[in-house]
Amino acid sequence: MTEATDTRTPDSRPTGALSAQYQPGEVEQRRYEQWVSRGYFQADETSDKPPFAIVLPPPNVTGSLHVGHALDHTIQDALSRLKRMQGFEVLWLPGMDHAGIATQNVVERQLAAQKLSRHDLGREKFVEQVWKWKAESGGAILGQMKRLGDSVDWSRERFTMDEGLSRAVQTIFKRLYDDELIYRANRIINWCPRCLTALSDIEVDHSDDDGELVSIRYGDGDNAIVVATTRAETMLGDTAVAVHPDDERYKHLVGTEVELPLTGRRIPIVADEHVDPSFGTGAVKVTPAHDPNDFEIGQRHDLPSITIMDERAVVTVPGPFEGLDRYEARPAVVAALREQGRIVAEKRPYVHSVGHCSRCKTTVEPRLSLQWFVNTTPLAQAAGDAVRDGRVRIEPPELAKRYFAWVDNMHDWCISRQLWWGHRIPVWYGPNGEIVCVGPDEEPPSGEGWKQDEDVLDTWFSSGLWPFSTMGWPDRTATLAKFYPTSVLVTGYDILFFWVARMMMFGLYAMDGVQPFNVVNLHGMVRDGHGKKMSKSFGNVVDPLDWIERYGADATRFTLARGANPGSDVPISEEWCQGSRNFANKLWNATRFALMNGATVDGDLPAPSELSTIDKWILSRLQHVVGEVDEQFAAYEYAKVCDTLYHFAWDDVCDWYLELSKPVLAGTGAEAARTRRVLGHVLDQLLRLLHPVMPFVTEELWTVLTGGETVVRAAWPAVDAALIDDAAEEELAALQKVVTEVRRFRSDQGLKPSQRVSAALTGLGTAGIDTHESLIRSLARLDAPAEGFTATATLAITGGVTVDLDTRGTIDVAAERARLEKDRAAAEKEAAQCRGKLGNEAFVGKAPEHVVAKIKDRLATAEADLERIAAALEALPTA
RNA sequence: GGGCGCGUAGCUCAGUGGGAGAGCACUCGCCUUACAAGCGAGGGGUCGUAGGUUCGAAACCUACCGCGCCCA
Repeated sequence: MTEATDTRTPDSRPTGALSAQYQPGEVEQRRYEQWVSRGYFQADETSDKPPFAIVLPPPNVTGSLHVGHALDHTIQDALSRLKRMQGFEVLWLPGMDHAGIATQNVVERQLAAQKLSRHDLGREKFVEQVWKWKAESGGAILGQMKRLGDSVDWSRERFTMDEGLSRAVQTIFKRLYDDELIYRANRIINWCPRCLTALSDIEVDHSDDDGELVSIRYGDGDNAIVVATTRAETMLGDTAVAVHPDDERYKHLVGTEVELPLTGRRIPIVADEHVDPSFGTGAVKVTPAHDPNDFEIGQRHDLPSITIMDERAVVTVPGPFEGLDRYEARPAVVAALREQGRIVAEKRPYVHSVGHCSRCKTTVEPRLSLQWFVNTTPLAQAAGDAVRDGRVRIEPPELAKRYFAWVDNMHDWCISRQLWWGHRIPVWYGPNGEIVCVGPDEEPPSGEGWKQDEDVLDTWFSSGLWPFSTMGWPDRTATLAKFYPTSVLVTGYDILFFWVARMMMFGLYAMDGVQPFNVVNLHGMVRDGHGKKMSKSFGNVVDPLDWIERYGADATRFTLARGANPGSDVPISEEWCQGSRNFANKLWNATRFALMNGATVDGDLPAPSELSTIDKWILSRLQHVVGEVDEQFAAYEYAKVCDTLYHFAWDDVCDWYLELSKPVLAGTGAEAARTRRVLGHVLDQLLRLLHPVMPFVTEELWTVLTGGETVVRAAWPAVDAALIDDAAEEELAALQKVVTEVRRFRSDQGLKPSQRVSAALTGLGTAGIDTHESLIRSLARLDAPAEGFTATATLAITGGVTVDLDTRGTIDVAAERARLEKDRAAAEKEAAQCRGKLGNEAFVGKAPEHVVAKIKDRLATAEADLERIAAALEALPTA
């Protein structure tokens, strides 16, 4: 407060000092620095306020802010700011992920430019190099988050490799190990022959690729059996042929042996339930060391596993194929088989699903190797139960199905990676085969022959601890006590399995069964204006920083939030962002107008009894809007929040309230003073309501309007039921109807806005708007009838108002007739529809009372309209 | 192959049993002293197709067609 630069008193507020257009560039950086330096975003664990906590999904240290982050952060920031205003002690905790493979790849590429590999440096030097890279070029995204306006608590920034989090990693590893939930085993895993590391199932992306399907005959004569494969080269490692046990074609062969071509080995023919008899010939080759399904078959039938390739997918079997990589070996093997007449059929291209490394796109090679695994069975059970029993709510609920499908069928999780950048597995191997898992406060065994495991842990192992490791776990910190479990986790549905499920498993396990978050709010992927995926090759990628630069952070945020319907993808386009920018400018000018006209927030709001209908109406509308926005935020309906506020601000406030208030504001009396107060109040509240989504422009305007220090800490508007006024709303609706109808007539008649028209208004009393005649005249640009007034046209408006206009003989009869005919057609259709229903005994008998009454009402209105329109048509001069 | 979701205006999407909506785009008229990043008015949809349930279906059920996503 002391460093506030705004020393203006309410009385000396600049009234016309705002420029005619909002310039985000002049506001954003200044405001952000102010917010941070004043400590608005710092969470206090000793506070008495109820807690609200969000942990930021940690972006990769290698990353920069893309539009997906912008959406994710906009939502989190909106929730954080909302809750701050609602009186919660808010913690939004930022940080970064060390991103094992991704980061190691970056530094390895740099080394490669100097013709060096990580092995030239050695492990220690290489890791040092990565840290150096991190210090110099990592974390660009953190600065970019400030541009977006993220209200994170920077004093609590964490990194998955920092000391505290590494301690958390070691702690949980040890616990899981001691509970026998972590084990080491020789299993077939996904292997990237380029990254030279194991991958978990979800680090593999599948795509339909062109391949070839080759049918090979094993054995000869009666004993022959034909197998089909897309991976002919792996036949060198076959240890069986499998058929379905019920397959009549092969019954006689089960239990016999066949010679494996090119090798001379004899392999058995086994029967296995998992063979699909309808695929190919119904017989499949079994290569346990190079195919996960074959590995399973191998286990069931006790088959040997023969590894035929090394870690780079180069054939190691002695013989003619030795030294060929898998893509060279494939045609070579096929050629050799063809030479022997064993190729029965070939199909190419043959489209089939192929797994790729999610980091480098290299085709994954299933590989049998010794790795560390987490036994996920009990953890996944708990993770599923927490959602099933309602402790954790997934929003939108439809996506819970996907979650269950995953956690209820989870495979054990391969957590070891043959990388250097990451948390090293805290296991030491002794000279006599001892295996010791070392906890965080224990000394690793020393002495001759002891060696630590070379591998590091999967990146997701440490990010799975994020909700509590960042708060000081395993220590029982005040932060954890205050802010765990976190309130909401906001993230894209694409990492539901990668990350959310793992946090659930680890959180429940480490925190004595307490869930890591109460709500998982999943949003979609950002797409272009035609719903297409953004991709560099397609050239439709939006850079949020570019939009922030050109249209402002608020416009960028509003565009994203406005597209964020629960769980579905978010299309955005530059045109829409321009629209959002225009909206920010609209708010700017509305406030500018208000200030020029003496809007104030000083003193109490006048009692409703003292207010004009117009003022009562806008206050009533405001109450509805506050209620709706509350409900929509509570339901994570960000698109609806934006839509509600957009229409209230633009339609109700700007197009109607400000216009209707102009005549009043021109005056100086008590009525004008009251309207100035209401206007100030409405804008004050509106700016508060918009602040979560549009923090910068609202801060700038609100502080000028109210003289307050900041809207960041302003109280969230509450519904005041006493201000809801149905009568005022009905009255305004009737007024708007009359004004709109006259405008429509003028437009149809080609009357320019500058052209005054005299008119006589009758029936205003019937419609209950007789007090608004002068307002109607000013908005519809109608003069009072003067001497010699002659009506040349008559507008009969629903509700009983009649407007007789003197267009000085310039009436376009044809246009007017067309207009009336159109109205008549609409009214007739309406009347016919209503009569139809009311004439239907089944409808009258079975439909609820209020529905029938409503239809009767509609019919009465339509019939009255028809009568008036007929009269007006009658009165038209014949052409 | 298994599962999930979607088809509503030119585009992107709301609308889940009782008068077809929004934003943008489009047409016409306006520099009306907060805003041309604006104001006023307007055109435009047999709600994918075919059945069914119901007094009543864009909405509920079934089938089909088309599209997308996840998993294998």
